Amino acid sequence: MFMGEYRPSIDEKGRIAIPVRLRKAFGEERLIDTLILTHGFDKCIMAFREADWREFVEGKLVPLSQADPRNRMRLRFLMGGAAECELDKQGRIIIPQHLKEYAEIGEDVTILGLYNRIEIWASAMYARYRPDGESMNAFAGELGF
Amino acid sequence: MFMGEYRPSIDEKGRIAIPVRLRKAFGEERLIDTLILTHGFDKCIMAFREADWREFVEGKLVPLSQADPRNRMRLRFLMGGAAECELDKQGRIIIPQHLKEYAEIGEDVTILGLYNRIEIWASAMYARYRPDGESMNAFAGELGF
DNA sequence: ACACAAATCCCCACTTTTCCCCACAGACAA
DNA sequence: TTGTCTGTGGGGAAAAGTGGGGATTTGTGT
Repeated sequence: MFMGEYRPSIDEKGRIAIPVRLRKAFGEERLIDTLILTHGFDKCIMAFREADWREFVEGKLVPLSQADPRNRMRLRFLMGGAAECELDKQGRIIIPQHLKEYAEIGEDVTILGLYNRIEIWASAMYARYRPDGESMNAFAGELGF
Repeated sequence: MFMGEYRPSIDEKGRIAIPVRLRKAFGEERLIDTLILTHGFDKCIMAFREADWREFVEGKLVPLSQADPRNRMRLRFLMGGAAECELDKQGRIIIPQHLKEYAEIGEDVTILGLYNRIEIWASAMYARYRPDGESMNAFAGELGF
């Protein structure tokens, strides 16, 4: 499963190296070499493995009736915003321009591993969203700690 | 499957290059060389592969009772507005005049890949329709994120 | 039927983008 | 140190996108 927080750099060509820890997250033997990137639900970019993405699309997105305008917008948001990114031989991806703009990606990025998905944030943006310990107190109760 | 957002240009002859990523969306080996264009449900143009279009027409459109005036209008909108467009040797199409007017296509276009269909928007028009992350939050809940 | 204009499409050339490949730097362990 | 593993930077080839000349086809009017 995907876990952890990473701060890789973006080089002049706009490439971001995906940490090996994440590429190995589903088995040492075969490194992940393709990710599907799309709009995230806050100002970030979500990324999935191919198989998970396909399952998500066909399970959740395709069944949505396109007669409902809201569903059309949802499909545009998630499918229209998506991009299949192959990692190069050094394990880097190039983020499409429209997603960089959406997440306001600049120099510094923060990558989060979140079980079955990855999130890519502009570090400055994540600093604003990042949960602090105080606000987690209530949640701790819900969890039964 | 079709996915992603692209912003090709329209040249002086009115030609639009269909991105190779979309042409390869159903298999590297066989590039798509024909698209069926018709009116979209918002102010855009929809495009299908030949096979999907045929399936849509025979599955959804033909069964509509022509006794109902609304169904006659729907058939005119979708079938009457349709055009079979062959891509030229460089992978470009020319959009029929009536569809360009309908979608208010000008200089800049945005193309979306949406699983089994493509949408072609005037970029300015799509900028107004484009969903933002905030309005998707409710949807995130429905999806179980 | 013929001339002319307009539209269509093939082909070539140029620019931009993408990606493969090599090299190197830093971290860590043997 | 010497090795490997990971992340970083950049040259250069190939692919994709863009623009326009010019031949062929289509349609229109005389």
